[in-house]
Amino acid sequence: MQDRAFPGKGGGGENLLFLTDDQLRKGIEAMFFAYRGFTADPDRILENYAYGRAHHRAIHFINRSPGTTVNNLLDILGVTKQSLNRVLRTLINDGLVESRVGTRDKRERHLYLTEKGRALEHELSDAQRARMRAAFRAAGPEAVQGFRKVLEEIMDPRMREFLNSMTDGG
Amino acid sequence: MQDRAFPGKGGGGENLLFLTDDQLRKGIEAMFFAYRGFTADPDRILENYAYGRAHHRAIHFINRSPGTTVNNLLDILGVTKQSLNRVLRTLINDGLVESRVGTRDKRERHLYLTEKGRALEHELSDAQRARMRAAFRAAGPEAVQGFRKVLEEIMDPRMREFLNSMTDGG
DNA sequence: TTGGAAAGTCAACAAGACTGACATAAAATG
DNA sequence: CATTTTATGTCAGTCTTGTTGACTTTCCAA
Repeated sequence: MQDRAFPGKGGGGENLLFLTDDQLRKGIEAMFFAYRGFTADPDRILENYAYGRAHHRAIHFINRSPGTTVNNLLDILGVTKQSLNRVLRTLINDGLVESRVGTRDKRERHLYLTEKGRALEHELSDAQRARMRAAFRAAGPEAVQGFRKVLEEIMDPRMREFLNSMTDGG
Repeated sequence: MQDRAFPGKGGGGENLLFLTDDQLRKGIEAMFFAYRGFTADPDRILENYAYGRAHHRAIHFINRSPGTTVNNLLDILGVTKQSLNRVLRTLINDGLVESRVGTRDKRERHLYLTEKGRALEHELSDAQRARMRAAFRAAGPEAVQGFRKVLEEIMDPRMREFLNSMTDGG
């Protein structure tokens, strides 16, 4: 596991400088630092409401797919149903989320944001989008394309599919 | 907060399609899903040792900067000293990290990985690098450049400085 | 109709973050 | 030399968010 740079020589003849262990390490650390920045603004807002990141995630994906079921949400969030349930319970009790029993299948609960829920969602996503927009603008469209491309390679293929499947509420 | 696309018209005359709310939302979700993929492999390994992500992070940055002090580490990790201390204590007790009293300033503790610590670091970073390498290779060098560029814009400027300052141990 | 699977809920526990208070030692400062 | 500041460590307690286990309700298929 030493240096993996073969600048302009050997086998394929390609310059693989971007695959050296040092480059990989920088990519890894960049992910760590960037994720912290990415969550910083919403985290700050959430403190005012005694909610956490878990609440933010639930709100985000309910807003994205109104009427989604608990099971759908579990799949996307990748947590246990008990964990999600605790979060949903508080959001429902606080009147940010509405849970409607399914008509076809009465075991299912369909989830919707209330007006109050939408308000918080907006506050959170505004802050997160502002940072993202600034970063995208500073980096430029080509960088953004590369950013997306690499992230899609890193994530689980199931999530990649999900990400690209929905244009709106599905 | 509606659509922000102005394809080929108006003011600057640039195509800002990559700054639409939909594009931003996809970027946000990509970050979320990718970060989960990013931590999945190390998390799996750590289960075998009864350690968590916090231990991984400490090990990573001690390995990166051998001899770093507790205060340095606190700065990079962005947690409280109580939180870090809990982690370091177990790593030192388990013989993965060595803590040496500073020679110049005896208040400082300089941290080093032991042989055992290096072994675990290697196992963890091998797994994480493998995924990163595959993603980088699949996406290509230009995408990687864009990926890095956007991440650096998202993170706190202090971290960006740190990321680019160290070539080795400083 | 009965038994199993699926969806959701409640309870209890653990990891890892936090705050606050306090202790020790060493360095820096007047 | 006395005082203050810095670096580190520790104890206690809380909070969020993850976990497992046990349970109810509902659906479906044999």
